[in-house]
Amino acid sequence: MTLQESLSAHIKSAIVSLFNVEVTSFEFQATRKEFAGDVTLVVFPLLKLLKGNPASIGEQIGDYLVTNVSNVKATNVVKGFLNIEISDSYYIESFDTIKNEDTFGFVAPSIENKAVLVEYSSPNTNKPLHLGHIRNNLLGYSVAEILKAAGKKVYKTQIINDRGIHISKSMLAWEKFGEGQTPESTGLKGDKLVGNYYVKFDQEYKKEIQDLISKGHSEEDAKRQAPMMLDAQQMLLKWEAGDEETVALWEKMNGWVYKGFAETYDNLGVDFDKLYYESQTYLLGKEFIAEGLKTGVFYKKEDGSVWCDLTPDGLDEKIVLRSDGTAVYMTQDIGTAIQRAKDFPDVGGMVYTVGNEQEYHFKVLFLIIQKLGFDWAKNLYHLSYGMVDLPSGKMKSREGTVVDADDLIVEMAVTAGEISEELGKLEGYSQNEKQELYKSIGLGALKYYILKVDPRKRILFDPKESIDFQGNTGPFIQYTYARIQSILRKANLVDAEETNSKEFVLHEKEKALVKQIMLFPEVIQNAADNYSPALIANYT
RNA sequence: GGGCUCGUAGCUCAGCUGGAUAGAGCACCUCCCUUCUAAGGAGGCGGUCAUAGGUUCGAAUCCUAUCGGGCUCACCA
Repeated sequence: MTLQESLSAHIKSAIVSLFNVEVTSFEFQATRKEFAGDVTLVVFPLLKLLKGNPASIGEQIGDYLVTNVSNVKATNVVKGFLNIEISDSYYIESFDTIKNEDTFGFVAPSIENKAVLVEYSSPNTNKPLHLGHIRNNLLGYSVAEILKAAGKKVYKTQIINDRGIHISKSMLAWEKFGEGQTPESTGLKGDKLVGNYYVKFDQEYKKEIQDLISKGHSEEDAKRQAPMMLDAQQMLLKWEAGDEETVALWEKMNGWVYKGFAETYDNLGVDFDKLYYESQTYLLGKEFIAEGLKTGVFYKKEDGSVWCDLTPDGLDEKIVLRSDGTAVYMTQDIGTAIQRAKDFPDVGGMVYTVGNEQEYHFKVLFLIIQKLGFDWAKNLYHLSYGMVDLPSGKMKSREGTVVDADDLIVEMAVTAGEISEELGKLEGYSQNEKQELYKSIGLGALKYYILKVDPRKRILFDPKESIDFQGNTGPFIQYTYARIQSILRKANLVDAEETNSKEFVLHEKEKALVKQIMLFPEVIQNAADNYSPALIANYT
């Protein structure tokens, strides 16, 4: 039982015995530091049920608590706030419990909890991961871990967009200009190599457009007729037809990219339980369109295209199958979601970590899946997040203003190293130990910098500031952790060697943090709930 | 134009299921390294919580409108 629960129970009986009224829930908050006390009961909400003046009600409850509850040392009332001072023995006892509990803060997994599938990252395979993917990965991975800590079984997944015109462009450029280059021959990471050819495609394509325009074509026309573009489209058709040579090239280049991605994920510290590939899912979904047509979820227009009418739900009509019978994005996503539910029968909800530009798409997707009648459909959640901006503006891959994920991770570690060297903190450490440390400090700084801002908001990524190690930063938390470890180490030594144990003084912030965690353990649960599909059910 | 979303200190952000004098860090100013790691600590300066109404005993928080930024409304993905 948490302190809050036991206080609630006592306050409840206090009110029964004082006013003969049954109140079931109370509002607590951490006591502001300028007042004496640890937890504060807000009396105002009680006024609806109890008549009287808040201060006197507070005083009466306070007196009751002091005389009847051993953990309550003292109370005081300021206006409608009953400040409660908790006895030191409570802290010492609970600290003792926490110390011996290695799963403190974690909810034990339970079989009744349905599993949650968390999708994140889901990159295209034509270019390397960048800062935007880092935000995506950190959010998705964190939410997965929070859900785990809240006792849920979690499957981490992603769908790799491995087919389509984008990869055809890289393939074409490599074929034309690559001269057989490989990651081995160039020493480049595979995703970087493939990304270079994507850029090469764009350059050559632009040249062709200029050329055509100078020959009198309109810009629009030139874009459509440029040989590079026609060739890329041709290549996509060949791929779809299963042309052996094309498929072999596609497999080879995607293989390079996967190796590169794996390295980046490893450096970032994220992982996946199951991977989905668009090349295997892009044809899924049509059967459910047929199904939905029968049940009246969808309807067919004269030209043969299939639509879902969402106007009763305040949205538009949405196409789910082209007039030529081929799938659109929505079709695939419907199919993939259902496929996943089949692959993981214990899944009761899914979280999609995808940028906020796709909010409308997911709103529609979730609604359609609900209409199709799947029971897990009400627990679908789009973990939407804002863009990452640079001080110079938006990141644009074509303009080369993208912050590369690998480069950034390295740069953070290098800076961590420079600062550490300058401060002379690491004398006596081996070269390897130092590198390890720089990596974890740099990465910690990056992760905290990204995760501390509300996912909905755009992030202004200032490289200089992200590497700042003072104040509200990852390294500060790491530093505090190191200090706590040091205290525990020395406390143990002191215990063993002398009876007169030394007194260690926590700083105000550390005290506040410890109190917060001890008194309000539900913050962890709340964090989980905020991203949990369960909450979204009421939300929509 | 419709929908969604953001606007809090000079800067970057917390706080938003309504509760005490709106909090941190950065920057700026004053102190503190024979006391657990100074990547730190103690304190100071700095706010019309975009604006205007409304609901309430009480509003940064809820509602409405307005202004400003972003996203989105494809037989693209």
